[in-house]
Parts: sequence; structure tokens; C-alpha cells
Amino acid sequence: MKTTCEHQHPEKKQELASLTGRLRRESRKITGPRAAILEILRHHPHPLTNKEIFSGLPKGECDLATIYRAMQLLEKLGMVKRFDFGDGVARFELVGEGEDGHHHHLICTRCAGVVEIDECFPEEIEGRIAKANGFTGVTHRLEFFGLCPDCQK
Amino acid sequence: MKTTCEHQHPEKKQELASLTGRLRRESRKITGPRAAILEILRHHPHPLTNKEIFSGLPKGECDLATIYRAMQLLEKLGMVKRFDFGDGVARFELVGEGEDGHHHHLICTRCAGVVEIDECFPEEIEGRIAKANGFTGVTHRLEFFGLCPDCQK
DNA sequence: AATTAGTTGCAAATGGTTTGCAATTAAAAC
DNA sequence: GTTTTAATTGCAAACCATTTGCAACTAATT
Repeated sequence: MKTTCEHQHPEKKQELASLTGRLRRESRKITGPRAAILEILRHHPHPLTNKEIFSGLPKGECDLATIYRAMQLLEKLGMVKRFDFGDGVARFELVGEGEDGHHHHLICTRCAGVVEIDECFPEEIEGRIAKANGFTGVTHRLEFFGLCPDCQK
Repeated sequence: MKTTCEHQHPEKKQELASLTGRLRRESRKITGPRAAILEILRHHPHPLTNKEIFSGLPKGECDLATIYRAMQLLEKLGMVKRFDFGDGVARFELVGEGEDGHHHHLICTRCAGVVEIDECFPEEIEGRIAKANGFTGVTHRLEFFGLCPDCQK
């Protein structure tokens, strides 16, 4: 049974030049704020909230609203993937070129630590669900929650 | 492989008396608003937003804030389960007595129609994920999205 | 150096959800 | 049935994440 998805592993950092190139190709400007945001994302293997990105930025670098707008743009261009941990705050992770970024996380309910997960919901079962209900183009949103090793003590 | 969870099926409506009994046991009052809310939930096999419950109520029956408070209470007492379809609005479904209400949905991305799903993420795989990362008490949040039969036309 | 489309900061608006508080009321006690 | 008391409600204000209008600004092109 196939249960893993091939998303970009955090270890393989994307080059900043490749990222700005993708923006340029869409006739978007490489501005100070955008470069700074991409730098933060590039060095962060986990989903970040806009506020986290904001506080990671050299202070005064840009407005929070600019980050919201940047993330919207990056998401639209498929450069970033939006995740929802169910706490009412959006989180974003860089997506490798040509990938769709689909994957899941294991989140500690106490310390909010995040582990990237390679397992995915089994394709056959998803296909069966789609078929049984006459749906097409079915995907899923899936996140795991539990107590991490440190928080069990 | 076990991939179904036994949650209460929408067909088996809970008695209002059983619901109010659960409240009484917790020394909660059976008020007009609460009875009305439970009636709505009881007759609704799908997750409802607070606003939907509100508009389902005879107008003037109660304040929106009261519904928010009621849902919080019902969730705390385990009488209702909160679902998150990723659109920033909480949805609630009644949970049968003694059940935990864990289950999933297939949501049409066009008309927002909802199908209750019995399949669940395979336990062995979840266990493997938990073990591999040293987590305990692992659960998941899972929802499916796609185009329903009607919306494909 | 001039032009222009895309960007930004700032402040105000939005939308879901929560909360303080005084008035009300269900359920228990008498 | 009346009193007592703790729980509940309505209303308005507060919160918080996110979006938006707009005028000033700037990267990239000409």
C-alpha cells in the first residue's frame, strides 16, 4: 500500500536565486520585504505563521500586512503551501519547484512542536471514498496530534 | 486493515430527553435556547455552524453569543464534536452518548455539500507514526475535499 | 533619466469568536 | 408556592487573524 508522498524534504534548502527567479518569471518584483520573507522560509523547515515570519524579520523590515499579501501571492504562485493546524492561524511552508507540497504533520498538543510526516492517506482508500460518493478530484487535509517525547515527562 | 470508526449514524436521532438528561446530570439548566439548539442539532445529520444554528432557530429565540456559549459547553461535556473544514468557521455535530464522535467528511469544494465518511486513517499506520516519533496519545484531524456529482455537470 | 506596473505602509474595515456585566430564570431548598 | 441561589442570557464592547482602500514609493523596463 502506498502511503507516502514525495514532498520536498526540509534538508534540501532551495536557493534564494531560484525563488526570486520564480517570482521574476511571473513579472513580480523582488523587493526587500519579499527577499527577507523568502530567506526566513528557506531556513525554516516547518510551517510558519505570518506573525512568526514577522518577528523573524529584522524589525522595521516590513509591515505585517505586507507579509499577509506576500503569502497570498506565494500561495497563488504555488511557491508556498498553506497548512491549518486548527487553531485559527494559517501556517506556510516553502514548496519545491514542480512539487505540490502536499504532506502532513504531527503536532504536539502541549508544546506545539511540529514533526514533518511522510505518510499519507492511502490512495486506494481515498479512491474508494471518491468513487462511492461520485466525487472527482478528491484530496484531503490531514494532521496528527499527540504528546511529544519531551512533553510526556 | 481497520479503516472505519464507529461514530453515531445520523439516522439514529438522539432523544431530546436523553440530551437534556445529560445536561441535568452536570447541573446545567435546561433553558429555552438550549432546548432549541439541541432540537436543531438533533434533526441535523451534518456539521452546523453557529450561524446556521442561529438562523434555524425561531427568530428572537436567542442571541448568537448564547449559541457560542452553548456550543462551548456542549463540546466540553462531550455532547457535541467540533469540526474544522478549513474555512475559518467552526462546525458542530451531536455526539451519541458514550461515543467520541471521531469521524470525517467529504466536502464539495463548489457547493459545500457534506457527506459523512466512515473510513478512518488506518490505525496501524498511525501507530507507526506515533512510535517512530516517540509521541503518545496520537489522533488526527482529517477531511476530504472534491467535486460532488451535481457540481461536475 | 523617464515611465509604469507592481508594491508598500498605514489605518480602517471585516468576520468569527469571546467576554464583562447587569438583568433574568431554572432548579433546588424551604 | 415562595424563597434562595447559582447558572444563564442579552447586549455591547473587545479580540484577533486577516483583508482592503489609498496615496506614496520603487523595481524593472524603456
